[in-house]
Amino acid sequence: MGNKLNKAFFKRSDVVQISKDLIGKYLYTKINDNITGGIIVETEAYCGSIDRASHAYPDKITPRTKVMFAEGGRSYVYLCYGIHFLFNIVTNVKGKADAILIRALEPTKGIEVMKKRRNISKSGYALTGGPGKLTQALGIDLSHNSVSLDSDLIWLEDLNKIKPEIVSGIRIGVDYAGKDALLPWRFYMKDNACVSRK
DNA sequence: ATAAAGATCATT
DNA sequence: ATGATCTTTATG
Repeated sequence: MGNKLNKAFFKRSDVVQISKDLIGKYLYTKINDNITGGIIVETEAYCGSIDRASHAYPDKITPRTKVMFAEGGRSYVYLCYGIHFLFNIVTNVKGKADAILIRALEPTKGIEVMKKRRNISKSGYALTGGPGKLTQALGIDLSHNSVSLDSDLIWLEDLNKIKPEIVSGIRIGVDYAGKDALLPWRFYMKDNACVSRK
């Protein structure tokens, strides 16, 4: 058992800093009594007030974005391209619509269960090396939107095992965001094989 | 009421 | 490169 990340970790105001801090932390789900998870190796920061790439820009409250305005420490899950569920972590205090997209994991726990969910025989990059892949592997769908990350359903841990070297770059798939598409708000663990879009 | 776009992935 | 596939949002 490691240190579960608490609300204070997610309530901090700097979503970019939290995105970096998440690299090397562990993300778990317990669904149908199966614990599955892995090491976070890639994240992207989204800031609802100033960032055109955010669904909540410019502080726009809709049925979908409502959860991003909640207090940090909840999930934001949505359907992307009609096919994939993407998992985000809401950060900052109530009223500030910041969120972090979890883009890739290095699988460590419940690997056989995750392979079955994805209907593949390989682990590593093929299993959780992308934002749509990892939600399928972890069993996350729309029913897991707005879940508290204090819960026993989805949570994060700091096992203090990893001192990652972190690389930053431009976010993926946000060309529509104009100049904000150039913000270096994607972070990943250097040389990790599970990072998406190698 | 309708249309357009989309924080992706697997296959060709 | 392309197709799959469907919710969300604004009416482009």
